[in-house]
Amino acid sequence: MPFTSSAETSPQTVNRLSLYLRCLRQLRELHIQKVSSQELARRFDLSATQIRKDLAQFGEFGIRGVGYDVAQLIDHLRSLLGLDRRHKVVIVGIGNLGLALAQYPGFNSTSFQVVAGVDIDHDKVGRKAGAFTIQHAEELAAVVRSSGAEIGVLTVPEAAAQENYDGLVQAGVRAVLNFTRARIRTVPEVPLKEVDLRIYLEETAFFLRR
Amino acid sequence: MPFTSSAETSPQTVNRLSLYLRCLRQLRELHIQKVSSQELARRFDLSATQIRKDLAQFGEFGIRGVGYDVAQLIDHLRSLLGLDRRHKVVIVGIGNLGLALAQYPGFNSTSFQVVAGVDIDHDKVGRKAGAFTIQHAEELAAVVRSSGAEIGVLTVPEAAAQENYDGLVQAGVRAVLNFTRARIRTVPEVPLKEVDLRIYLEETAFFLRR
DNA sequence: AGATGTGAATGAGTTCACAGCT
DNA sequence: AGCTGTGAACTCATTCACATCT
Repeated sequence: MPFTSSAETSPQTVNRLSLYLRCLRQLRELHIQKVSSQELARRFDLSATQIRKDLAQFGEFGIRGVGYDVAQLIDHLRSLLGLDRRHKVVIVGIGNLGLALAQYPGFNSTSFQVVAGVDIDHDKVGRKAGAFTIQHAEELAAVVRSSGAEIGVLTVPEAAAQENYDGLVQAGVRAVLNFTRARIRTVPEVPLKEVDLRIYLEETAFFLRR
Repeated sequence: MPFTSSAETSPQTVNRLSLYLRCLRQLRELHIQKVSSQELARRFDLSATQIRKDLAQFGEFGIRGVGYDVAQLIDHLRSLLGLDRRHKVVIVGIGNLGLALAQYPGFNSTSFQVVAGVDIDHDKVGRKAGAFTIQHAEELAAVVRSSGAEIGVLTVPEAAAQENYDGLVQAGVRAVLNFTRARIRTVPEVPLKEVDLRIYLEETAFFLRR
């Protein structure tokens, strides 16, 4: 089955592909060129079968009797995950969190770059944050157009989240990451990914009940 | 089956309980006192059956023919999730992200409070961040002991993550949130919850392949 | 009547076990 | 011999359908 070109890939699988990529990068740094699914599983505490299943649904990347070529598999995964080109990111709301994300290494890598940021606070407009100059939220549509941002990041107060998602949709971004606790009504063309940091504490707290 | 007191509750279920809590809080703000599983499902795009299944495994919280009492169910969920007391949090590494989290509303609520933060940079020691004064990383054990922190948050550079997890274990915290991309070897008594912000962008990018 | 709580049925996701290739 | 790729078996999670209670 050569390239099931994405009939349906579960979010969990995408998660794991991203994880495999991380592991493979570590191996490459150790100058390891070939790796079997078992070796990968042993080193990073994963399931060998699942690795093979996950990969096999997109093509035959391995060599029987040998394993996988690390560099080659990294390329395949980068391509599968859409990481073989750089995605431009715009941050809406430059508070503490927005500022942190603007400078976060993971948001400024080969595959991602924060190219713009807006805020409603006139005092912030014109200041540098990360690699860009903060612009006013009213300019959002123009900012997205001129910067070519594809992904919007919401780090505004909860009450302003819906209107800013709508604004990002209007402005033409293709996906949104939501760091607020607001539950947002979305349109299917612009998927929303929730990142509620508080939930991580709540899940942790569950294991702390005495 | 009254109170299966946690034989095994899947992380996914815990996730949803946390989500239900969030929805119920919204209803309470609208002064809604009773709600049925269907109503809840309709409003927040959830599954009514699943809500009932999830709740039923911990007791009989509803009234047949009527529904659930919003305020009462909030209390039950808070108790189930261990949110009925305040958990103290210590942040290790006060960079941009550590600083943002120290002041993040979700980390300073009824159930959580950032009570301390440490960094290895002597210039930062003594400065205020959120509600606490930054202390030196060498003092971690003493800081944890005197502040009574139960949850550690790792916002250090990737290379320092393992040693700081170990330090937090030594210092006596009961769980750790890891915001770095390092893969950390853990001990079972101190569970580690991964929060890799880059993964959210990668998952988003998957839906942007043309 | 109307909603919960739950066994039974279905579906999704994971693991097993091995055929097939190098 | 050794490892991938994959149908079959299995496990876990969700949904259905209804008995049960207010």
